[in-house]
Amino acid sequence: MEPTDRKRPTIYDVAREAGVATSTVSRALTNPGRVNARTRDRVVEVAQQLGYRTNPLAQALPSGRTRTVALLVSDVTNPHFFGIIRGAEQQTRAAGCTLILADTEESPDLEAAHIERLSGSVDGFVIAASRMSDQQIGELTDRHRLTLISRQVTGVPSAIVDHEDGTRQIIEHLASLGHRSVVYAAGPRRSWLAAKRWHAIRAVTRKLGLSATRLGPFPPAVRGGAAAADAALGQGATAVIAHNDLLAIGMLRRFTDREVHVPRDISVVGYDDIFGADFCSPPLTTLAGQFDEAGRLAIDLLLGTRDGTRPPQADNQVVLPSHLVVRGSTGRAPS
Amino acid sequence: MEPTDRKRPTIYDVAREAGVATSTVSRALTNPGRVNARTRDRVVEVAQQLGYRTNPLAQALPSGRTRTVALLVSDVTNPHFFGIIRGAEQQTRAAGCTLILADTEESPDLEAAHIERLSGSVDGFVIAASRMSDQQIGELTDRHRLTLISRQVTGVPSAIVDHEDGTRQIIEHLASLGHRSVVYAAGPRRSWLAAKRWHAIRAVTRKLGLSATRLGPFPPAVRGGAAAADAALGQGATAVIAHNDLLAIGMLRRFTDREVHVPRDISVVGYDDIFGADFCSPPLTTLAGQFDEAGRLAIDLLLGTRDGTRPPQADNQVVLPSHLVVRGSTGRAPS
DNA sequence: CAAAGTTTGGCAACCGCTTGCAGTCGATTT
DNA sequence: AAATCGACTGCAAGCGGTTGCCAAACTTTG
Repeated sequence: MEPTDRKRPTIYDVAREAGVATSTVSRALTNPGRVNARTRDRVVEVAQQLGYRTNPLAQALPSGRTRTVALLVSDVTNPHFFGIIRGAEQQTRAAGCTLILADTEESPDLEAAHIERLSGSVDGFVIAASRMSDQQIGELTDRHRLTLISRQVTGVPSAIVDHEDGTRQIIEHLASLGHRSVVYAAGPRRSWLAAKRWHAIRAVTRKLGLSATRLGPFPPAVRGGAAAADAALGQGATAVIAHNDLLAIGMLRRFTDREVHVPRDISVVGYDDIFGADFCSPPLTTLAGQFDEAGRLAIDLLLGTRDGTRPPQADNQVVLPSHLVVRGSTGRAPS
Repeated sequence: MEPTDRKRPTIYDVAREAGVATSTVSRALTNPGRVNARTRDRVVEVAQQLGYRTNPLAQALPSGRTRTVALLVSDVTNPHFFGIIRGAEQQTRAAGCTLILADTEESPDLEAAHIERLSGSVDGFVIAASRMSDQQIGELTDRHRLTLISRQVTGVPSAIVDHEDGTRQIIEHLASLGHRSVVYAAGPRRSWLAAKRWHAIRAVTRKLGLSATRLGPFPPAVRGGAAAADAALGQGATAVIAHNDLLAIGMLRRFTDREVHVPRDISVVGYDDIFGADFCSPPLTTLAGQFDEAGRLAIDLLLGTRDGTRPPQADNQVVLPSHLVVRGSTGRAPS
């Protein structure tokens, strides 16, 4: 006894029962203005009573609209993406659509493969922290609806959390604590964010007369922290900005193991304010942003369902504000 | 200039180009044995060179197989589900299928609604930590393919992490540290796991001659920790077992705020060994299980793609082993 | 009251792929 | 050499909706 769906009623059943043509049923259900109110009511009632549910596949085939969108993230287990996933999920649901989740494992090829595979079964893609090149993304945009999170490419809609102003906040915070130089523990070579963050760090430090050094790249995960921490100590750093909170937390652990005291001996700052940043030891000073909002926005941009309350940005590239959350991992520079 | 997919080649294009009927193309591509090797090679070659990609929707419509499965989790932002999501994602991909992710927000109604909505666009459902009643689940099984994670219902395939043996490990650990009584900070009333865990705690404590008290229910999230911690202190507990790590971490924070020292004054144990359990303060003693494996297994069970290496369990209810990870949050009972 | 203009609703052709059925043709059996 | 048999492959009918086009019915207008 295979547990298969029983025969579900189709528009044919509804049409027969209501004494109209299938086209009328179809219109009554999807294009209410096109059919007489009385007929429509009857159709709707019959449909209701038969327990009719429109078959999304059959609907998608001729219309081409699948009411489904795909979200590609570079690592589903990275807490950074939780907010994004949740926001995207909520907004997708709110739009009456369905979310497909795919893990790209930090690989541009896998990103492309997923898009290729899903093309045709989704109306569009949201890519978070894409590892593809600007050119690749540009080419994809010609053939698919596409929006980006934490990445900007000319001509492609996107939602990012402000990294320039955020980095300024970080550096000023460190400068005010007396730090004269900072070390950046960089993320993956492919990472657009890593490049941007380093760029911003350089710009701000220069303006404030601090010096900046880049180390890495390191894998943006807790396991990358040990090497990053050791490298930072090797530099004699007093303050280190990690590419993200995972890396920062990994560094904190390494410092603890090596009996380097944070923040007395060295200050640590992360990006993203992920789950755990507030209860690691010491709690992490980090740049927070509304990533769930970024997820929601990316879906809105993709589906064209943005509410009018938000002023339209040029080129549909939305920049969300960020703010520094100061916790225990930063302190006065050692003298 | 709408960025829409260009006209993709169809089997008609391939058929014309290869000089065969569409049915032959279809068979050559999906049912290789049914067609002559030479013809097949030519079809495949033409398809390849035209860049033909089968349209999954059109394929699913007549066949009924969507090659898509849905994963329902009660809270996408709960790190506990990361492993499950990742495992399910991997295995789905390995089977050449696509994963749809839905958040049920701890609501049985939303679970049912999602299933209703997705029915027809997926081949089956995996429900993690379902909040539905046994009866509801039983009824759904009649109409849909369905497997469960962290939940057992007679006649429904499932993958769970051993809670009975795991709970025994927890209690024995506490007993060996001199604790004579334990408090269980319970999860949601609807949670099957919460009931099972309490049941196991009772059974084991009784056998070892300890006493056990249940408090709660508490929301299984960090924010539930404060109330749980206060309640535990009110009981004069020396050891508390939290429903899950989130709750445990929330309790740890509350104890810190109230200057109750863990583990000197009170020991805390969690379940799941989530991200963060190893770097909270103090690091959390918790019951670990292979949840990614549970995710993979649930997909295998659903799709019938289980490799033969694992001996078949009765009723397809797989129980994965669990093991206690002892960290800093448990210690000798105060005298 | 006829002519012209609106609605309504039915017909039928797809959307791209699967599959039961039947016809073709060379090979094997008797 | 005729009959039988398989292996292939093509035909065509769906799968469950959508939608352009057209005719019928109903309104409005002169």
